Amino acid sequence: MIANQQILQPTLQPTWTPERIDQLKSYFAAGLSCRDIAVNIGVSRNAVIGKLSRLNLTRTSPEERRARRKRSSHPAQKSTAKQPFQIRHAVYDQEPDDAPIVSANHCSLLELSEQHCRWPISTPGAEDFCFCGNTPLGGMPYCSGHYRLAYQVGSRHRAARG
DNA sequence: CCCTGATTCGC
DNA sequence: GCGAATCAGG
Repeated sequence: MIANQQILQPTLQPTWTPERIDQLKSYFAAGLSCRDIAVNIGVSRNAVIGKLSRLNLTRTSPEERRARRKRSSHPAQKSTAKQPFQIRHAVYDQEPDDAPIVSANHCSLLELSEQHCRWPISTPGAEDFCFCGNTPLGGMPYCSGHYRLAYQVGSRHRAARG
């Protein structure tokens, strides 16, 4: 009689709690990428995208995507020949990644402007979460530190928040 | 080459 | 409903 289906944690919330959805919308409104939102909230990228799709918060219309898409019926799913997908090569020279980005001037979403870095600061409360607020680069919504994080140029690491 | 977005399917 | 897997494009 092993019928344990979801008897994992006693206090396991259904993932997308109102708090999380609030963050999701906030980050999405801030113009962050799905990967950024996912890493900030603490979920997978697909989870964010899936939730956005369910909430119909996708930037592109489903019809447009579908028009571009030509998925007929069965696109050779995970049945027989399964592709090795993208294998990430191991990094032998792991950088210390010492890039302490100091955000001394935090600002809220409403306070965001051209003079404030739009990097979200994830907080455990999520109610008073704010943004970096540093001086961004010329024409860039982020400061020099978060510029690298916002764009994947130079560094492949995207885990440092703050 | 890698990454991002969106859809589809299984649980 | 949620998330992994998958596909397609940049």
